[in-house]
Amino acid sequence: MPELPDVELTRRDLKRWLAGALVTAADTEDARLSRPTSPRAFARALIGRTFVRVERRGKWLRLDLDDGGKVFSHLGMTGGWVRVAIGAPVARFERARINVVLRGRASSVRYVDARRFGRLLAVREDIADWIALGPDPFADGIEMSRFSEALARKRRAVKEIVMDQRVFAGVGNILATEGLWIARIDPRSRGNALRLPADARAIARGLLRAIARELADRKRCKDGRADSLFVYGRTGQPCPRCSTRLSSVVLGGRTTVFCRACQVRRR
DNA sequence: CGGCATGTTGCGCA
DNA sequence: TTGCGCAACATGCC
Repeated sequence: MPELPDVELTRRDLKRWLAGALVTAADTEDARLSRPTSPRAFARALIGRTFVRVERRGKWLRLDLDDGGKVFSHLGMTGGWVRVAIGAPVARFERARINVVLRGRASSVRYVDARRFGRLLAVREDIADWIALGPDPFADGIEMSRFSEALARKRRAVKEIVMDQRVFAGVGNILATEGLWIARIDPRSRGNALRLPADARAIARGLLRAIARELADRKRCKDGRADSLFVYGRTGQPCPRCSTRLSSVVLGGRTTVFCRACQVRRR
């Protein structure tokens, strides 16, 4: 499910389903999901309240309640929200449910998450994870001087820098891999070895294009990844640009696909 | 059966 | 104090 584009589409769904809706029932029995708060706190905070808006920063969602309460949702690796009829059977991997009434119509909004790496918290204040997030490239755009400085300052691989949620909120393994391929920059290049600001600009453009492309693609085919990715998951296949066999390395513990021939490595 | 997975966190060590 | 590498989390799927 979850990188910036998926989470943005989820935000739009939740906004349609929940903004202005009154909560009639709320449940989760999954303590893992709601840590460090409790499942009981979740129900108590929601029932009788009305959602006023649905925000997103990076991969985090925040649902604001009319009494100032906030519900934070992170989809982890396999999380997602679905809407079903009230009384519909428990969805596969269902971990939480919120029943609502919106403009006289009742529905049930459910959180599903096979691996349970996601989070679902009902709190009164913004959580530290949310506050620590850097700019969201889709919502806020990319401030070039800031990005360029962040790159120049670090000697880690550019792929790891770009995936740091304090640098860009919402960029994950797929977007970083695709964005760097579009930018023609080798993901192993160290930040402080890049040619700035030219490389920073190329990477920023690459990331924005990767986000726009994923967004359009995911909108088209709701489930299952359409085959729109240039290189992610295609190790050994020909590079779509120059036909060289795509390579892969592990950076920051994550598989990274790239083209040795047309992505330039700065040293 | 083995290996891999879109994310985050915490630990040990340099 | 900072940074890095890696295992762990829990489960599905190929």
